[in-house]
Amino acid sequence: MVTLADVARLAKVSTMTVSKVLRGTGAISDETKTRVFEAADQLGYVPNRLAGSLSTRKSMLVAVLIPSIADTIYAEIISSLHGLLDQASLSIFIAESRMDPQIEERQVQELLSLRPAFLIRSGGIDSTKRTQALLKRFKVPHIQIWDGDDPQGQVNVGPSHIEAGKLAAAHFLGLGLNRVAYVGAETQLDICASRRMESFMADMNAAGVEVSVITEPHLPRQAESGEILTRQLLEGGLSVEGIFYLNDAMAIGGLRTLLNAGYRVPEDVRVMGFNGTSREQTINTRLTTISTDGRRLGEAVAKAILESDNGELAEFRQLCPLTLDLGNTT
Amino acid sequence: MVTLADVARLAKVSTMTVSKVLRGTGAISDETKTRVFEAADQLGYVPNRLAGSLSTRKSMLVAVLIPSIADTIYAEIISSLHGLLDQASLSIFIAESRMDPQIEERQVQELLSLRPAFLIRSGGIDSTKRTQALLKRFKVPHIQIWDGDDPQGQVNVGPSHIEAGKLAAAHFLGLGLNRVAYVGAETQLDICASRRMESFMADMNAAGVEVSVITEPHLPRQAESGEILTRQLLEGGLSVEGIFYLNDAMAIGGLRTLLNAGYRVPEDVRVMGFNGTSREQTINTRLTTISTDGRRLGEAVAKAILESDNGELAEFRQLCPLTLDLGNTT
DNA sequence: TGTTTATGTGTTATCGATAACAAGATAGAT
DNA sequence: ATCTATCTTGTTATCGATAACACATAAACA
Repeated sequence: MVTLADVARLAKVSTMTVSKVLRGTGAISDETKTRVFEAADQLGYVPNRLAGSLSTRKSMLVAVLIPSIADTIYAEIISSLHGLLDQASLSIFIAESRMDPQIEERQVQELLSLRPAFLIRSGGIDSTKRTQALLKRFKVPHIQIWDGDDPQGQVNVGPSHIEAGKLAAAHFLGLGLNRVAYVGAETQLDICASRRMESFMADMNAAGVEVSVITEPHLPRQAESGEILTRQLLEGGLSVEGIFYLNDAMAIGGLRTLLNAGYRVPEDVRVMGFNGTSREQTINTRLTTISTDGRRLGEAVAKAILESDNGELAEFRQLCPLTLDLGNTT
Repeated sequence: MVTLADVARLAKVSTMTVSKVLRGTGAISDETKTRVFEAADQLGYVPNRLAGSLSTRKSMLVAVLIPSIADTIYAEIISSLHGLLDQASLSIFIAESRMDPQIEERQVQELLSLRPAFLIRSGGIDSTKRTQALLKRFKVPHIQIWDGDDPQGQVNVGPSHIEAGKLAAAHFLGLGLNRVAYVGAETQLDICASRRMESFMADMNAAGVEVSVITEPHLPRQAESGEILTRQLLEGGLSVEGIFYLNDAMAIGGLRTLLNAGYRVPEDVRVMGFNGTSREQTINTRLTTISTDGRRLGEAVAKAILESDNGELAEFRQLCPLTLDLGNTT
């Protein structure tokens, strides 16, 4: 492995000089500079940032902790983040919490052991006491995303899920629906989804509309679960005029079940999702959904990081706008 | 920041003893062990793995370099990888090459500067000479994914895109089509897609069927591009009986355009995609596509890593099976 | 000529951990 | 009682870089 010392030896200078040349700090004569550059190039030297970070006590690492990378909305956020942070040579490393506080605790430890310069964490899960204590003690600049309703960390960027539930309710009420359902999964873990459900129910109830809740704590938030739960709903003999699903994937599954069972959408039942992740993938049936722009969210986070003063984040909260994407299912 | 020394001080032992206790190496009396554990716990000590890695000269980092995290197929691979590597306390950090050799070169440098234990890299792009030289010089255990046709690195896991093209051709030929088109984007960068196209064309041509190629080097591989290029195809007055798209997203866009223009699918035109990323998201129109299982691919890679002998990968190649997912668009 | 001021370059200590070895304490063997 | 073996703990050097400072050398000024 090529080290600074190897380059120094070849260029016949000290390691310190090489270090200065390669980072562009200090005053170095042009002649030495070229000698050093040539030596580094010839040896294919790539600095060891682990050592560098240890020495300077600043890391170039940005830790990202989210429920799942396979969830399109988070993948979008990370992708946009990476594009922007890359300019500053910040590296991103990721971990999945799967919405589980215990797993989250372990992941936070793993992430902190790399001494990241920033920790980006998806909110909306009920972190353990130890997790909270760790985060407080380490006082890593902490950015919470996704949960705009319960700001934590110096920076918070995300949509209000309470607002999302209200939007859904307003939409259904505007259509004059009288009997509706909410279909979800992994209920006790996902606080954001709970908030959507609760504010949806509250507003519906306030207007005199009852909401049937169909949830199953252990099903994943996928299309298949949407199918299963919707089948349950139909078998239960409940006839509803509208269904608000936890997310787009489940809504798609629900749609499949409804259409297969001979229901017409939206004539017989209206269907609404959340997140807008199906937008790109649908053809004639365009799901009505409520969404927020993941790439824009990523940009806001990147901005906060890039504008941080020597690693110190300025306090910043931003509620990401939600839009009701009208499809043809409501 | 709490260090080993802090823990040692509180437990009234040397740093070495603390290090041994926390890693479970060496012979330590039970009494000291509990004292150390208590001290560590009380201080909320989290080891600094940067320092640890520097000292042991082994890192716990796995670098992943892919075209885009927002591309569902890669997100799936990473998610499955993370789940398995986590057991071994291996951290994953990611970088996007956007299919650009120059960007890839820069990303490889960034990644190598973190001295990863393994480098997982998506093949199918034409790496620069410097990139290749770097990878060779560093001799990081190198795993190539996604491109099964041109194995590089000690481990190679991915589908054969030549085979995919052949599958597509066989399917269209089996349907008796006589005039078909291939629609793609970013052509000169994506070698895997090129291979699919070329083997598709070769087999079609061999059977006497001509293939119209509609591509645009600078369009992204999205639904919208599928719309644009399909519109171009229609405006060109070309009447084809089948279209093979670069991926599912573009095929979906193409489907939208075709249906809007009054074409019936599959009666007038057959449509086929690649990757299967739309499967979860479609409702009545189920796209015929060719796919490989991303999670399984991730598992194979994780297995190779976990079974590596002290960081040394055993040579291993695996062609991931491709399946033709018959929908109702062909 | 002697002193100051730039301008380059090198020394030393340090970051937080671990490897390798050294050493003190205790117990058992002779 | 002496010696060796075992068990436990501590010392020192090191990983690859950088911060802070020290030291040459040459130019600039009185």
